[in-house]
Amino acid sequence: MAIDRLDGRLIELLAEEPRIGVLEASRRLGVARGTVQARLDRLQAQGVIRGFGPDVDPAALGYPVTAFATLEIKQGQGGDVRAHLATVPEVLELHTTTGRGDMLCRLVARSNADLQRVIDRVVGFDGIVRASTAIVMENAVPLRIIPLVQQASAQTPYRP
Amino acid sequence: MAIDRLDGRLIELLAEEPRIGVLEASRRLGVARGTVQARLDRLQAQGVIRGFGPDVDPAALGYPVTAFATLEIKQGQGGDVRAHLATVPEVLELHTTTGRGDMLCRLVARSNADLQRVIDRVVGFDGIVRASTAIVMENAVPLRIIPLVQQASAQTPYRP
DNA sequence: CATCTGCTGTGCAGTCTGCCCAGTGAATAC
DNA sequence: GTATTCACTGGGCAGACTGCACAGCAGATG
Repeated sequence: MAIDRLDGRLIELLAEEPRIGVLEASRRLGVARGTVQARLDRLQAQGVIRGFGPDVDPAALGYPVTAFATLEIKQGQGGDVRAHLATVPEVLELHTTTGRGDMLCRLVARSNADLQRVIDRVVGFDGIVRASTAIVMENAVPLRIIPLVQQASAQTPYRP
Repeated sequence: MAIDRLDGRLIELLAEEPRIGVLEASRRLGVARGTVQARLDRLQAQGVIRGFGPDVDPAALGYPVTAFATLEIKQGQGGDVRAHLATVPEVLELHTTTGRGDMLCRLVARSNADLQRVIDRVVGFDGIVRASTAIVMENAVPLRIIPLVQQASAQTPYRP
């Protein structure tokens, strides 16, 4: 669980230029190739790096509208609602949050009009009492992780 | 902007097994390597695939607590607030949403106690009038994109 | 009918990966 | 104090992959 400076720099490097391989990374970091390989294996084994899946932009797929919906759930219906929402492709993410039976989900749609259809489909389920939706106008800070990685790794220096 | 079945299957394949290369992908998809290479180039050029950055798990970094905060912003202070929040590593994401001066941000913290520190730092800024926070208890549906890719690509069959 | 675009199948040189090994230095254990 | 363990270094090797190029072919377009 301890992430040192070398791990941090490696993750930053991979985030900036995912195409570089282990060899090039070892050159940039100034360490042996085996070291980078071992670090990478460890980071993946520990679950720090989940994978290197393609980062797909919903807007480029034709879904430029993003919204967040807060759902109020009937007591004991959480599991059913969750299963229901999992079947809706436009639901990109779903969290259960503090508060009685509340959920928060991220939606995308083809247009504002299409968002109505998505919301109807989302809330058209018995366990959902009420929903309030906030449409995203601007993604001021896109999903990021590097600053956190830097903060987490800054504490542990690299001692070769 | 048109994503056909082959593009969709390629993205699915890369999402499942990011380590496979162009050659292996072409074998699995039953098309020529050059085709996969061309599709991949096009998807990236179009912005459908933003990149292949490492998918880092904040929990594994020592930040297991996630929360969403809704911020009410003073008129005309949006830019300043945005700049302020961008300096906080624990702010993973920030959106401006419909409603007068509202923003929604995703936070992580080392613990519930630490979340208080993060929130204090987030709201300790002049432009923010009020904040309400919802702590995530369970990530019922982790951020996903494949179902949307399937839906978007299902409409356009692959015609070789 | 001519053109254009996208896919196929092939080839080649350069590079990288995955794996192995011996040696070294530092921290830890006995 | 000495032995052990661990991580890193630097090197080597066979196999595989990438990036690039080319000609042929089929369907769509004007």
